[in-house]
Amino acid sequence: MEENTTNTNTKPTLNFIEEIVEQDIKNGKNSSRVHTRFPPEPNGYLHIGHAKSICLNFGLARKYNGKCNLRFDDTNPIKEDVEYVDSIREDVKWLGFNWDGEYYASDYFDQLYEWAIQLIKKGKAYVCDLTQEEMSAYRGTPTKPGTDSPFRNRSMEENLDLFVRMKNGEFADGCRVLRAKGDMASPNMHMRDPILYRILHTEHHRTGNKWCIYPMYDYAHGQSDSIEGITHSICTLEFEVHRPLYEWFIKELEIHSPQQIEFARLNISYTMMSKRKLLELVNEKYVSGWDDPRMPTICGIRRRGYTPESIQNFAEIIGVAKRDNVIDVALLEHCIREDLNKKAMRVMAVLNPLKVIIDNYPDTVEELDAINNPEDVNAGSRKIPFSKVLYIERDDFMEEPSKKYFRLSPGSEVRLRYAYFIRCESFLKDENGEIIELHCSYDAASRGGNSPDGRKVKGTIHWVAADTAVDIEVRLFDRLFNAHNPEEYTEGGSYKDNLNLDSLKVIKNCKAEPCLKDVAVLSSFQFERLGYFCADQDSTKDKMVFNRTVSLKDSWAKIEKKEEK
RNA sequence: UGUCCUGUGGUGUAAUUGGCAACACGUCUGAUUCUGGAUCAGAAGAGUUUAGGUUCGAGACCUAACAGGACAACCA
Repeated sequence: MEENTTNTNTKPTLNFIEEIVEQDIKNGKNSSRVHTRFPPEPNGYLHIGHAKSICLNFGLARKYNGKCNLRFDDTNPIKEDVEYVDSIREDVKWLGFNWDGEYYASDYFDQLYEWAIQLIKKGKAYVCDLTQEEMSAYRGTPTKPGTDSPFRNRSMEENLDLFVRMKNGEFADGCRVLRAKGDMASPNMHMRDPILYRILHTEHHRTGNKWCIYPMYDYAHGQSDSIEGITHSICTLEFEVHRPLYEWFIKELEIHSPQQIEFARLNISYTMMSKRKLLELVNEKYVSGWDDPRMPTICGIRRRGYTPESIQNFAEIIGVAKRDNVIDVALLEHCIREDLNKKAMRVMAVLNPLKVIIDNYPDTVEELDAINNPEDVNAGSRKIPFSKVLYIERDDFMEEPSKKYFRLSPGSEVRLRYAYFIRCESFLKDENGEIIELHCSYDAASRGGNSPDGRKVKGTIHWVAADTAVDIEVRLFDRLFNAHNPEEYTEGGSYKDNLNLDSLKVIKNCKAEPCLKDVAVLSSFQFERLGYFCADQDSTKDKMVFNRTVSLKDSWAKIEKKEEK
């Protein structure tokens, strides 16, 4: 909703990338064509930061009647795997996007190799025998220029011969590389004779054993975009310094030139986006897997109960710019509440049951009408069973209530949602002083939830009839990290010091109304007054498991907090 | 002590290209309500990092300073 409705003209404002794209269309650049791409490396699972990029790239194509490719930048067989390819395809689709072409940088290995030969013949690339340590020393530092490699002036013939032999597998891993002849004194480190090819006798998940030399990302990425006719190569800020290199390749090779535009990556408070560190959390069992509902991965938040629409909307309202940003995680939560409020069926469940006996209610069961979703008239209504013995939430009874508490307490009256007014007459405690049972009376005239005498009650609470209740398991999640910025830790420490070790709470014996018996995995519900919950894949025939996606906004919690002060 | 990028309410993004700062989230009131939800109405909160300059006029342009970020993997 970045529609900026200022005064008279209600033109939606454009982000800086859209502005560039619209200018290019207007100027007839690339024949006014728009072609973007989402280029992940298949070495990990996608997270919400990638979702921003996906929505941006596919969104641009959609908005300007262009195309968007999905391309895997699979230039490093050591770290990559088809497992990741599959998950990425699934996640992009789930987010709601269909790519125009599915490509792989490895599709271009032959072309890339030919271009390398071309660069050698032009005297723009050479084979270098320096060891890694030597090369690092020769490279200098950002503030000190590097020095030329002693192999820099090999003849074109020797370079060609050596490079072909590299390709033919005559040399061991790491003993030689192909480098571009840039400028060892450049203030831009990436121009100091960057490596184009390295020797890697490793099987590739797509090209098998065809190659024992693999192009570096920097050598493959820009040209891949060029091959695909990409018009706008959108990427994150850290590649800004790589841009001169990409442009150098394009110019030397005399091929189509995509325009690279960089934007600031997404950061979210109390959340970590580093792929490497997320992998660590998985490997070291801090979470149950990539799809643990506490993870910021797409598959994690999907399992948590977030909808594609809510994420698309989130991506829209956070905007796109070049300055570093940290989005308040509350904004993400707002987006999912907004979406689920409209869509989720309301249902009653009690997480922490307290037994209630309605002493003046007969030993029968009756059915009462309940509205499925007050926000959606088409959602209809359902019947829920009511009987003498019920469960209510423990928090909904207070022996000694504060002034502002208007739920159940000794002698007070509340409404059971869609049912009756009840009054608490007495309660029972066990030997530990814990309340185990409430005895109440009900007003038969208030059936459905309203009393004909117009009597008002302040509180309405949810409940479940004991005999017909189904047992469910509920998993409550808290933020994975306690720190606003998990990457900020005291010296000698680690981001793991910021881990919230109490981020998962499993409640085994919750009671829910019968309609929750066999619902589909991933379907979302609002448990009235508690929050939005989503059926988890761990559910069995005997017991459904629900993840709490997000709680409802809780103004009572705020009042309570104030009273503490 | 190099190069590049970026500095607008608590957070994020705008300001239609120079005409005294808007929207969203959050916060706080109040109304309403069979969810302490939702909804509705309203409020507080920045004078745009700083200092110069150009201009009748600068958040936008120029210069400098300051602050933050990126760059030294045979990773992407």
